[in-house]
Amino acid sequence: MERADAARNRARILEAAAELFAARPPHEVTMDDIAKAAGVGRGTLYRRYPDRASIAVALLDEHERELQERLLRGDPPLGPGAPPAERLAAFYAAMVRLLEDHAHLVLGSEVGRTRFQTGAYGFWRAHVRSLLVAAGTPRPDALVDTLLAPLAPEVYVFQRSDLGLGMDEIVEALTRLTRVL
Amino acid sequence: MERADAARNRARILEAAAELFAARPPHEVTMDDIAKAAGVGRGTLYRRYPDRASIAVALLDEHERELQERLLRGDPPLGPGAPPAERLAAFYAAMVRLLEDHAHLVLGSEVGRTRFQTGAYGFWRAHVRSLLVAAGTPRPDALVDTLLAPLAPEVYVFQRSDLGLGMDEIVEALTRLTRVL
DNA sequence: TGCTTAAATGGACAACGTGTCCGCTTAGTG
DNA sequence: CACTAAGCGGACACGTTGTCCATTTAAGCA
Repeated sequence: MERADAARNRARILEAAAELFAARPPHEVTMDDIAKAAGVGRGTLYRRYPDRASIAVALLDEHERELQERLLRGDPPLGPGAPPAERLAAFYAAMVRLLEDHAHLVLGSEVGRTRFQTGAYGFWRAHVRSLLVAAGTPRPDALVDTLLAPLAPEVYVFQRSDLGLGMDEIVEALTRLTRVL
Repeated sequence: MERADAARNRARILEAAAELFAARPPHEVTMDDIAKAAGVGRGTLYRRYPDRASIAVALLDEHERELQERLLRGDPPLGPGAPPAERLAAFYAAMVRLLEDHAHLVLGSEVGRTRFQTGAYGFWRAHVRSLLVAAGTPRPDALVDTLLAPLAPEVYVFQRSDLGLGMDEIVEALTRLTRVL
């Protein structure tokens, strides 16, 4: 039972933050900017979102949920039914799509160590781990994060912007990783 | 021709910074802390090192140089002479060693996008790329950063500290990646 | 509708870190 | 010893952060 004004402000904040994050690099957007753009006071903003990261996480949430749904119950090769290696390749392709569309948001959600502590990372981790297990790969725990590492947003942005690689080239390189299964 | 007092202060700064970085997380160490610990003024500190990252880079420099030297002119399998896949595995093992000893410093050198812009990353990149070329791997450029991604310090710290994996387990997982050659 | 209450608001405020600036000091040179 | 330019260091101004609390407002109830 969230109060009406609270719900309205939450929506305003997310909308304003999305625009600001799209317009300029995340670390140039201050909490004050977001509060001003949303037309709310600092206190109101901090009440819900203690830092930029939590705002970006909230914004990403729906997109991630959708992919998670397709991983669990979608059609093969993304969903259940296909061989593990193919499912991993499909997962890589889908994640690249997600990064392409929302890399700026992911970068806004405070890159670095915190990435591993989000619920989303836990989900990707569990998914890939289950694929490794299904493929009969020994000692999956050591390998999971190794296979997930190239999906770090910084890596993607570097490959895409600084190196000028295309999405397809990146997906192709990731696909080659599935040989380790 | 660096003045004697300048050289003395540079040494003091690096020594103090090394201690502080070892004692607590990098982002809790302020430039002011370093200046105070080194017994120099803010201006003196900023004259040489405009931010924490540049200090950490300077601290890492010697360790990285040593490994770079061994890659270029050391004994196989790290140095020239061994098959590319074995050299890559040896490189992984050596990097894990470096991370184990100095991860806190690497983390101090401002994690994230900047990592890719350091000279050191360029060196690792060129090395791995040459191994891919030597192995006859097609389209090496897309694959290099994919193979380098699991060596991001955040990933290593997560595997080592949060997951409790051992060095050998991580090295073993990385070694499995060399199959893509 | 009017009353009550607890949640929600927003802006002022203190604390902190950053980076710069400039008068003073000191090393190096002839 | 004197001169000069490089080096020094701390004060300062600025921007950001996170908290606090007096005021407002939504929602439930008589």
